[in-house]
Amino acid sequence: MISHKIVPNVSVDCVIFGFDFEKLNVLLVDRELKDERTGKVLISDHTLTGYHIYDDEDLDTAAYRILKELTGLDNLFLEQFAAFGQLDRVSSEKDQLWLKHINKGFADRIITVGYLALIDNTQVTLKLSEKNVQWYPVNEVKNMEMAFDHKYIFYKALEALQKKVKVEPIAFELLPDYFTLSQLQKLYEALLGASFDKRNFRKKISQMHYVIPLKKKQKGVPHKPAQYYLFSREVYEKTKKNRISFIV
Amino acid sequence: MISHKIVPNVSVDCVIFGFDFEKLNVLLVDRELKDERTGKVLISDHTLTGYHIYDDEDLDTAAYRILKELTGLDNLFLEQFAAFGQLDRVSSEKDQLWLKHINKGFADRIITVGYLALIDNTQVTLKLSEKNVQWYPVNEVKNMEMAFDHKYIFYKALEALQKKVKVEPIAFELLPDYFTLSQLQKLYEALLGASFDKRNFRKKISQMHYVIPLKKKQKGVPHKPAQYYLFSREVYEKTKKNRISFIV
DNA sequence: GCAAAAGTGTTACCGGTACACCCATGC
DNA sequence: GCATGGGTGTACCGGTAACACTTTTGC
Repeated sequence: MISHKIVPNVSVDCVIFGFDFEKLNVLLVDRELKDERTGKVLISDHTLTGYHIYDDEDLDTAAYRILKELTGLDNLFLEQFAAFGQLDRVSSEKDQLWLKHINKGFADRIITVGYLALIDNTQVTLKLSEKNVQWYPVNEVKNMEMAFDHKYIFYKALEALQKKVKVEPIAFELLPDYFTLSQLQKLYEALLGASFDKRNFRKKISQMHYVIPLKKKQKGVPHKPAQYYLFSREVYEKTKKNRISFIV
Repeated sequence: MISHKIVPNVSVDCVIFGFDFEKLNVLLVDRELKDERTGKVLISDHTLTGYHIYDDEDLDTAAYRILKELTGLDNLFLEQFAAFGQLDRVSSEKDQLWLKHINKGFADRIITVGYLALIDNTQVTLKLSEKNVQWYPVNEVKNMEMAFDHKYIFYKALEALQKKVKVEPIAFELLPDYFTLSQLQKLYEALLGASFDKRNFRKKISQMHYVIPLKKKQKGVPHKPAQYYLFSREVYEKTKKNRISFIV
């Protein structure tokens, strides 16, 4: 393996969202530091999944690399949403302690580029078992202790996601290839913190010709089995209309 | 004056848009390099207005600084829109020549954070006369020679602006404090590359209660004088409704 | 047969679009 | 008085919102 040189002042951090058919989740790293002699826990909190970029890779490439290392998946939805460079983003006491501990000689002025990733939660959960990484419900993040400015970055990512989901068909990235309309509705409700009328929701979806009903139906459920649907990006790209008007 | 240390791998670039009541413009630096002996022009093109960040300033602060140095104005609309870190963004032959010439010892791997700035064009034009900086119509950029990846960054900024203007009341940042509805309409048409029906446009605006008619009217124009209007951010913030629905 | 979620239609209202003429001013 | 842009109303259409019952399955 080639050893890479890192770019000292730049990192990427990925905010990875997942959906388990019930609620929206985020993938976080459990960070723990114990005193070597006493065993006393000095730090116990959470970080986003990020790392420095190498001097021979693009920002996007770095983000994909981190994601691949973590989940084993590629071809995920991944998109930059902001850069963060506050002077004090790494300067809290515990974060300084941590940086000293890992001792990789990172600069103390680090600009990080935030990436938003969307994953079908159910696919990934298994592969995480060995790493100190797990899904946490988005709603619980507010009560969690987090490293650096990662809580701030997380909320900016959530904001960006909520904004984007209203005007682009990216919600589908959080669902498996086949899904039911109820699952889709639950997802939109979880994303937007709203609730929709079932009939109106379905009417709306039926106008999106890129959400295509399959022959397949649910099996083994103790109620009327639901129809499965498929999202076709191809049909979406072909049929999307350019809105020229504005709403403010 | 204190001498600052720069962060070697990070810069900001501002894409500054202005509107002259006719068309959308962008503020660009004229870059020229002549051979010292022969006087032959080696480089003659344009750059965005950007610079490295100092190690004691935030990204936003750096962008404000650059803007202030250039236009003499602060309190401008300024917002990050993306970060750029392609490996080859600085590696073209003429850009290498240029970097060697200015010889500031910059790293050759530079990640830049793009900022979008909106200015009332008419206010600024005067102050630029001494600098090698001027307004260029947005429509002409496609035919212009530009440094580094600045053309790419410019188009990304334009895209971001067009997207944003559809859902947030930022167009007003490009107009003076008082403006007529025709000016506003022309602005939206220039921004979105569309044209609107006058009556429908005015109906739409009249529903935006944060666009407030003044007592003042135009004077000295050879036609019926137009009413002046004012944008009130305060009223906007108070009355804006949170759209919970989605359109894709 | 009962619990649980799937699926389906109608009406009322509002915002968007299309369209043509008179008005106030400077010269 | 004429050229120039300012300003106004109405009719149709399509999308959004509110609302309740029947269907299919597993147990």
